[in-house]
Amino acid sequence: MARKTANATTAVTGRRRHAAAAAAEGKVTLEMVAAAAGVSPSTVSRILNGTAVVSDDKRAAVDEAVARLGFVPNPVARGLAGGRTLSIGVVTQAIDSPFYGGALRGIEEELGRVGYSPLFVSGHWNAAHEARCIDTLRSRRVDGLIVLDGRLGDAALSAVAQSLPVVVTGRALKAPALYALHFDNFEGGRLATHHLLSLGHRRIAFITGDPRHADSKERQRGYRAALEAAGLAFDPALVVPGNYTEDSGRMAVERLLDGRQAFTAIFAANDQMAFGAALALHRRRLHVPGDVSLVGFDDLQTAVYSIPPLSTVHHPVYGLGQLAASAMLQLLAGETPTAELPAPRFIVRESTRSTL
Amino acid sequence: MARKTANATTAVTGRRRHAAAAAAEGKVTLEMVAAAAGVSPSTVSRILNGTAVVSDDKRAAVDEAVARLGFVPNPVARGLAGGRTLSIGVVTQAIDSPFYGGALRGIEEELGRVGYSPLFVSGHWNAAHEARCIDTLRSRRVDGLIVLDGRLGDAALSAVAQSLPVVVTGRALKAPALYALHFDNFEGGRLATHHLLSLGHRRIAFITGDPRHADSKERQRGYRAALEAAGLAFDPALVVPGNYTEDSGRMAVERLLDGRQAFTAIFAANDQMAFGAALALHRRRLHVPGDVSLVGFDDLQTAVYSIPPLSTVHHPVYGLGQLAASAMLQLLAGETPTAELPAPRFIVRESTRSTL
DNA sequence: CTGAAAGCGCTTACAG
DNA sequence: CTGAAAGCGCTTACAG
Repeated sequence: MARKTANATTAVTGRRRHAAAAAAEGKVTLEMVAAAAGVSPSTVSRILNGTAVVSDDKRAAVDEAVARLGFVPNPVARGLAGGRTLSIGVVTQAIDSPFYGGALRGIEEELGRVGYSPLFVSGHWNAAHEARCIDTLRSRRVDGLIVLDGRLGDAALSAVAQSLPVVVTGRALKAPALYALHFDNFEGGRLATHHLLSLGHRRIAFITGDPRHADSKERQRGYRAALEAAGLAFDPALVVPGNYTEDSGRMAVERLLDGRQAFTAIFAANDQMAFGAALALHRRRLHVPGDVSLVGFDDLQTAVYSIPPLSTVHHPVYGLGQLAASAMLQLLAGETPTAELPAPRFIVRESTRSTL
Repeated sequence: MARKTANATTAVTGRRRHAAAAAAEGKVTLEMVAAAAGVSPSTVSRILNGTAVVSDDKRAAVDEAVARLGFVPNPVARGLAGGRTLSIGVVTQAIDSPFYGGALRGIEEELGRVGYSPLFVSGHWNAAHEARCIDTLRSRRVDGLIVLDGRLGDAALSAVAQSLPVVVTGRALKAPALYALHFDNFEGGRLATHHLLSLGHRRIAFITGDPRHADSKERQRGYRAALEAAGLAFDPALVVPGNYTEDSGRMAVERLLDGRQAFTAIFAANDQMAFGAALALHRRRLHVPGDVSLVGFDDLQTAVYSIPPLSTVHHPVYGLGQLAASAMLQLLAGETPTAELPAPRFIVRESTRSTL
């Protein structure tokens, strides 16, 4: 039926449509280009893929035919025949994550530049679900896999990399055909804490992230390292658990306040928890930064417009997306990626104040 | 080469891997299932697709073989042969849009339920770029197209629908094989304004959205209608232009303040502008809602955690995504979708106060 | 109800 | 350097 419909459409409007429109609907095939250029389909394919040396005149004839007919190779057929689909599977935890959004955009743009398309799936912070997503992606014959902060174990991921190039973020992992892009969360945590210390704060509460996250532990280590470097004792009573959601940030502050802990500043392990913390403080009539200084981590787009604008550690998610995509492209080209993420920077805005 | 590698892998590890893993890598083909079940590939295909009546015993044999081998049909081959790829193109304006994120999630979940995958692309608020995205999507043989608030003209979209089922949001459009899902922005605008009026506000400023957006104009009409229903004259001096970004909201308020307009409340045509407005007010030492009441539109996830939590019109984006996806599925099944979006609701939080 | 065969649009050994 | 041919894994008229 699909075939019949297609023919009918062509019969009715075929002559009047120009090449570009026809190509968009995939009517122009490589075979037609070959016929128009007077060469075999094999030759057209080889020219298109740069797969072999071809005489100049044939190349010229083919180039001309491609342009005139507006030929666009069909990625589906390409995928079946050659095993390359020009698509890259991207597993993120939630397609609407405020944190990863920028990374997805970076991936989309970098990949699009060379004709690749991302296939986004959401793992929902669940290893089993993530494994299923990866299966789906493989069945769709993606050429590679980018895993943003996946929940799958290192071993499972390395196994996947045996048959598919993989780029991962959020973990340090070495394996063939796998490239890990790691952000220095320890340094970021240190920086945030150091900023508060430099302002004279001594009682700095820390709201932890999801303990299953490697990031979370590193940020906390940074917090502790900064404290100790300043000669302050680490006080467990100032550390309250969170799970990276706004609500957990709000509850953490309530717990802190209800526990009558003395503190003049709060370092939340991510911006979302900092927003929740800010709301809790607001509800208790505590002013940021007048009464309490507050810093976050990530530098979400919304951090600039929170009230007051949040001082935080900049996490270059957009750049991370771009780098992940270009590392993947390098892997696909048989090269060894070397790109590294830039070092963390602390962004001073309006949520902190000196104790003096 | 791809072929050789695959064989090598099979030779080395073939026997030890169980069916599920093998299927994930696409090693099990329909032909193998046919052989195992003692029927022809055609029959397997027909059973899988429910394309014809098949005797019970063959069906049982095939079902068993499919389960035992862990067969998963290859969508790529399916796409080439049958014209169905089980994938739906989704054009959004930005993959990381805080507004559309929820819709993307709704689409992903609803589609995933029946084995379809979304292919997300970003149109970047540009008709030409959007057209190119649609071409890419077609060359990838998507079975249908969901266009979230596209910038392409109605005529172009209807043309696309001649060869591909289309679901659009954000516009009222009738065409064959095209379904438009429309949110009542007029009513939403009316509701928001009415809330402010019911609190006693009489001088209500309005920050407009992007004028090229149909939504924007409807929300403004709602504002005006509510004013007039309350017997108040529409005052153009209270209407300031914005473009749906936070920054435009901030600047709008500055303009209002610098113009020395008297007002006690602000209705921003979306939440993002309301956040910008809140920041501008905060900078001018004006308190929300003490000095100025503020309402937004959309009910972004972040509205709950803004300070103070923003009263706003709930726009059911997640449900919109779900409905768009299921309408697409219905279109694909030859049915006529009838789903409608729920009516707007106003959510009272903490950013408004009575003038009494 | 079911099979053999052709075809979807490419790619890639295999032979010149 | 270039073609003819087989094949990727399915689907679907076409014949029983």
